[in-house]
Amino acid sequence: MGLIKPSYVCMLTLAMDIVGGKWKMVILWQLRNGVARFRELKRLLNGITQKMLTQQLRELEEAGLITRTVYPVVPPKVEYRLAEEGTKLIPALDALCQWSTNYASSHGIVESSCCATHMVEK
Amino acid sequence: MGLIKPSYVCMLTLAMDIVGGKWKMVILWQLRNGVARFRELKRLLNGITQKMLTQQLRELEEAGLITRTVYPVVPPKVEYRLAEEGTKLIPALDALCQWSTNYASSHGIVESSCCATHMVEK
DNA sequence: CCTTATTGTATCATTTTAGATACTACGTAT
DNA sequence: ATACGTAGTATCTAAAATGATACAATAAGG
Repeated sequence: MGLIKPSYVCMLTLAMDIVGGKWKMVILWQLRNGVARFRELKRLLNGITQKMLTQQLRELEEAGLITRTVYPVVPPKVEYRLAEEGTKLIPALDALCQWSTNYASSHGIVESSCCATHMVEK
Repeated sequence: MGLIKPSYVCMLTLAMDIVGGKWKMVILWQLRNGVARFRELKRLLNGITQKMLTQQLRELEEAGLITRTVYPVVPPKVEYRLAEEGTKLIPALDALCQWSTNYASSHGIVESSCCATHMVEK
C-alpha cells in the first residue's frame, strides 16, 4: 500500500502498509498451502494484470513475506512461496477470512467458488 | 475502501472492502474498549481530517460495525461505539496487530507511544 | 524461419483515496 | 453583540493505486 515508515503510532497501520491494497493478502492466502508459479498465481487471482502481479510479488518479497526462486531455464520458471514472516501472518488472515465469511452469510453476500488453491483447470 | 459487491471469490477481498483503507481498522481499534466522541477520536487518530473521519465513520456505520448515538444538545454530542459485528472483528485485528508488532521489532521499526485509548491529555 | 511458452518491462490513462480549506448551525458564556 | 465549542458539509486539489496495452528475451519444436 504505502512505503514502510521508520515508526508507527498504531501497528495496524504498519500491517496495512505491508499487506494492504487489493491483492497482497489474497496472494499470501493462495500461497498458504505451498508453492505456486507466476502463471498459476495469475490464473488464481481472477483478473489481475501481469504488471500488478509482478509489482505486488516484488513488494511482498522486499518485505520478506515471500521468497522467489528463479530456475535458469527457458521458458522461465519462477516459484513463489511463503517465507517465515509470511507464514506467521496466515493465522491473522484466517481470522479475517472467518470473520468476513460470517459477515457475508448474515448480509446476503455470496461466496462464489472461494479461494481454492491449485485448482486444476481443463 | 470499495463498494461492497454482491459476491466474492475470496473473502479477504470482502474484508478489505469493508475495513480496508488508511483509517477504518484504526478507528475500530480505538473503539475496542468503549465509547468515544467525535472530537476524541479525531485527537486519537493523529492527523485525520474532519472530512475523512466523518466519511469513515459513516461507512463503518453503514456496514454495521459501529453505532452512532446523537444527543440532541448543543454544542452537539455524538457517541461512537462498536456494534456486534465490529466487536467480532476485534480478535482478527488483534492478531494482525500482534503480527506487525513482532514484525516491527525484527525489522527495526519503532512503535511510538502506541494506540492508547482514552488518553487523558492536559 | 516462425510459432509457442513463460516471466517479465515500459508507458500511459484512469480510478480511487486522501487532504486542504472554508463554511454552517446553535445554545451558552462573556 | 461576540466569541466559543462540537459535529458536521461542500468544494476543490493532489497523490496514490490500479489497469490497458504493447513490447522483450530465449530455447524448443515444427
